[in-house]
Amino acid sequence: MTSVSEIPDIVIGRLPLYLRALNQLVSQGQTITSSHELGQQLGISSAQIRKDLSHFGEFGKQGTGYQINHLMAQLKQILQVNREWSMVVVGAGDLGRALAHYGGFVERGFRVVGVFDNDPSKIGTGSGDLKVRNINDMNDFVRERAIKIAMLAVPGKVAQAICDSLVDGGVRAILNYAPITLSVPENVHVQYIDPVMHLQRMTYYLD
Amino acid sequence: MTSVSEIPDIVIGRLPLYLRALNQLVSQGQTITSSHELGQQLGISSAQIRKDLSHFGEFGKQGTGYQINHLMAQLKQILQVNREWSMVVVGAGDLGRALAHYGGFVERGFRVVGVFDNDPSKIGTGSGDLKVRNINDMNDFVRERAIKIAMLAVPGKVAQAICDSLVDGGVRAILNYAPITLSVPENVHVQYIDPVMHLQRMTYYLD
DNA sequence: TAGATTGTTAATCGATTAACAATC
DNA sequence: TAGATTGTTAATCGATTAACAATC
Repeated sequence: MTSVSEIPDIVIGRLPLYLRALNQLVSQGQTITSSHELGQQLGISSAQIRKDLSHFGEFGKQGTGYQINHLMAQLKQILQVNREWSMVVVGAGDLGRALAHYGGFVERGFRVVGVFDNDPSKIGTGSGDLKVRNINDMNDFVRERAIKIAMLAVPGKVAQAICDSLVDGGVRAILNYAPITLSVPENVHVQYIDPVMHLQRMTYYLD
Repeated sequence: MTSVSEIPDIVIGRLPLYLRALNQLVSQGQTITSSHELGQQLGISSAQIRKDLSHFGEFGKQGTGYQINHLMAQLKQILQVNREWSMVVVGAGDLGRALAHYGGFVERGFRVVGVFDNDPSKIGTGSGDLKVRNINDMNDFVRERAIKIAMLAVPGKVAQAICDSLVDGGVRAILNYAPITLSVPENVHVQYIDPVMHLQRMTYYLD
């Protein structure tokens, strides 16, 4: 009966989309928008946007619309991204290194503070927070620093074992790039990024 | 009234998931499975799997289940991934290079045959198909080779312009890594991969 | 055969949309 | 004020699930 837990996951999933669209409007110099305009930009109905937002409060003004700054601040608070999150990257192959270097994370409040691998030829390469660490130190590292978010860029075969160790160390959110379904406790969240699945979804529609 | 166009997109989106799960079962040495087992592995109801498959035909046997090889072949045919697709990567930064080198694509029927950038210091680096080409040659390249799929790993500011050029050259499916909503004609498909959006969706659930 | 599992129908569930009073 | 847009209700739409006859 707690009101928070009743909000459909599909609604939560759209909030980051709204945030991104608002960002784009701000960068175009706008300060006010409407559910209609936002919907146009995203290919979503204005009614759906108003309905989604109404789960959390009243953020607009009749006749006027939404103050973009205000709405963004509210969405960030709801999603808990009005702060900086520390993350670790596991796997220092091409993908792991690209993730570690990707500037888009820190811009939007996510900082990579550790990179791990089990390959001795990789350990010690890089500099600063991105110097590759021994995977044997990973569990202690996330526990001591209370890190809650990890990105997995390792081969499928070892993904589950690494996942288990991360969860044991206190990690509660995993962004998984391995093409494998992970099994985790109920209070741990996993999101999957598998580019091949996106490609396969599109080839269906090609002649 | 064409039966193909009536299949919900949400169903198409689950087929690659089924394919991936079947792959995993094969690698464990299994040759037969059931909707129940598949559902267990994916966290989906067995009824949904049977319903989804029934849009395309009858692939199982009462009392027995599904011959994995047969079902995989059927799914690949439906998704049109029973062939090799050529793709281009646009953007040769960290992400673009990681995509170009990623072995998971060719393993699953997608081959990167061209990488493009506008930075003179990058053009000419790399070797073979992965030698970075001048972006000015991109439009001709995709047209001449009839390439239908592109992956976009460029800054948001230039993403739309590059997208337009790709579409003009005949590209019909775009996997977009830029955190920007692209506008494309109706017969062009876009899938978005924005890791930050996945992260933001998970932070909502963290304490 | 007895047990198991499919494909499909009908019922349920939940999400989206249309419409509008409230009001800026 | 007149016009515009919100937040919300009720209606519609579509997706998921339960159940079961068919049958391997």
